[in-house]
Amino acid sequence: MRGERKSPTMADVAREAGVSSMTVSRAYRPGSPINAETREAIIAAAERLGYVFDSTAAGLSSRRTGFVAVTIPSINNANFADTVRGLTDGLGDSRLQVLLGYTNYDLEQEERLVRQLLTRRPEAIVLTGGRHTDACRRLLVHAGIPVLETWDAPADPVGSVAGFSNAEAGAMLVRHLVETGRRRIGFLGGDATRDTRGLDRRRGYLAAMAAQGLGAHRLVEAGPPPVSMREGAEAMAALVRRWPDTDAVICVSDLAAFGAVTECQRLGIAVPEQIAICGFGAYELAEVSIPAITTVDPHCYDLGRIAASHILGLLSDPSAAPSITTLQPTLMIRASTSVA
Amino acid sequence: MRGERKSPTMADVAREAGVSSMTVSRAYRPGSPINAETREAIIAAAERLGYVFDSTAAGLSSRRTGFVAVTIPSINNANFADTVRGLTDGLGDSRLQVLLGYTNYDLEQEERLVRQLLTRRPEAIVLTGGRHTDACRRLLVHAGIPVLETWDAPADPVGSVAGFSNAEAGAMLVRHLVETGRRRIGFLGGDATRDTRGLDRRRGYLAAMAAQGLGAHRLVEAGPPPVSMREGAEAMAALVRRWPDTDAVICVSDLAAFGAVTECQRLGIAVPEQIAICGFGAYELAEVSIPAITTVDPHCYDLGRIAASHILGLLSDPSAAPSITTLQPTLMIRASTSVA
DNA sequence: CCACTATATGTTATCGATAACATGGTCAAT
DNA sequence: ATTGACCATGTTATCGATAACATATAGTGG
Repeated sequence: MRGERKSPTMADVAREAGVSSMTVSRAYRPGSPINAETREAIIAAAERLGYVFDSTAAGLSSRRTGFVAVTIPSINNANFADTVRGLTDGLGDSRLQVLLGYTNYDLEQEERLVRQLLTRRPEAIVLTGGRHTDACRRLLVHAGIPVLETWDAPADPVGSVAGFSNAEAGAMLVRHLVETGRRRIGFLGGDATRDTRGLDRRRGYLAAMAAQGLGAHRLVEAGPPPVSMREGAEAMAALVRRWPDTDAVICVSDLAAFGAVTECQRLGIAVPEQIAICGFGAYELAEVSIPAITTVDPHCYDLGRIAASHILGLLSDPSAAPSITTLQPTLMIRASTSVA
Repeated sequence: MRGERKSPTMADVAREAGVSSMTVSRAYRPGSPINAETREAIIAAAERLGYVFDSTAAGLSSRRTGFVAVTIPSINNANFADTVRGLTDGLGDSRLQVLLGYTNYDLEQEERLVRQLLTRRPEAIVLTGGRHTDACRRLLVHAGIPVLETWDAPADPVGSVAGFSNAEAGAMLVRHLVETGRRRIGFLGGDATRDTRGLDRRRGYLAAMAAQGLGAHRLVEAGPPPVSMREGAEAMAALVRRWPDTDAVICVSDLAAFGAVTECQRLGIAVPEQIAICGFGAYELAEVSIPAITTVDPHCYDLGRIAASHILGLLSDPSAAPSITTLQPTLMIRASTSVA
């Protein structure tokens, strides 16, 4: 094999093809003025040498790294994964590539992550959630690149937004349950310190309960986010132990809700006849579960698509104002809350 | 705000702190010989200017980008997510950062992804699976960096391995089902074109059935991978329609298995009394489901940790030979196959 | 036939950091 | 006082590409 010692550069390819390295550079970027035959000869020379383009050098030189930095709370979550898919698909074959990191639902860790990601000189940055540490916010504002917040509808966004109101999602569920005759409604979520989106849904629950003149004291905290299925089950057991007359429960996610449903099955509690249960996120699980679980669909994939489209717009026209898109989450009524 | 026009560089920080830019560089890399007070003064100057380190330039200059490229079939899969978590945790606070991409279970797309990732000059690359296109294999061999394959036990690995035998996982389940008296065992998986690991499990099933002298013709294909819960349910319905005397089903994943379980519930088929069902992956769902689903735990998180440790070893001693680690998957017997 | 435009290619400086080597100062041992 | 070791810092060249500008050749309209 040739070039085993040190990988060949554009200059090597240029020599091999008998052109200047600038011409090789042109051969590699679409839309450059270059003769078709010359390009083919260059690509052939590159293949012969086993040349691999170096984005690191290109990024330094052109000041366009092709990275879009993205932070999500957890990589192990179908909802955020869907948003990332939407974003990746939306970036399509623009030359942009997602650079992903996760924060473990922790704002301090988000700040550290943002700091690290910014050293890679991304051309835009996408954050899950609209709450950040002060220092993080400052970093974002000064980064000089498009900033997009998703999965939230912040009152004071840093830049663009592709989000929805978590509080409204919580409130929707309360209204639905009240309409179907429930009054003693509990909320099952993570502890009060971390998952700001889950907390927003809880705030929506509290406000909607108050608006209906109902007591909203049935709060169970299932530990640090994300709340697992098992933790959902345990928290459900704790809830009915403490407030046996509960007639409905809103869970912070469909996973917790599924755990709650299985716990009810174990305890001999009929769902939805004795207790209605609903979740959040429109996970496939909620649809397949028996009974199927009422949930709210935040349109995760679309959030990603919209985020991508905002970013592409801002990059093509840097003078454009930030774009704010707020989607309306969709209530999906299923067997776990509605007696057929 | 200062430095709004153009972000400050090390040279700017150096000027502000009254030192040379080389000294600033030293202030930013742990283990460099530098006076503690000088370092503090430099950091302070950097903060004043809002300086952000540029890894792009550092990577070009030092030829160490700090990236570990990782390919997984799908970002929306708890198993692969766990492996990535293990890897990230394992890299810990080494200066290495994961650069993730997904292949959508497609070897052609894997090749394209690898090509793209290599342009970022990663210091190592991790691949899910041991099967690749010829061109992809060539790229990997010539990349001149540690290559690690995971989630498989390839006969002819490119470099290092942190894997397990998918065929053995399939065979384990067959043996377990035979031990509990089942003979008419089906396999429910994706179509035969894409998910090579799922296909390996199917091969294991076929071989084990043959070894037991049993017919292994009850194969249902549920479409392209990944097989969803819903597709698992549909495939289960098709299976019992076609072969009503089936007494056990091995599903390509726990998600498909859960779908199959719910379908049985709908059809009034008792699990495990009439049909035993098992999955793969040790998803939380399999544990919480009622009945709990028998599965095989491939130790996803550990695979990631081991991969990280192999990589760190190879990077610290480039002359070291590749490391091969093969874990034994663990059978987890649950209610879906065992009559208590 | 001339100026004029478009296309294809080359030349030079530069992006922001680090490697490798050079240097000056301090301190202990002889 | 001299030598040598060591620590802290500076100087210069370089990593591999691209921006910006320069140049050459071919075709076009008046």
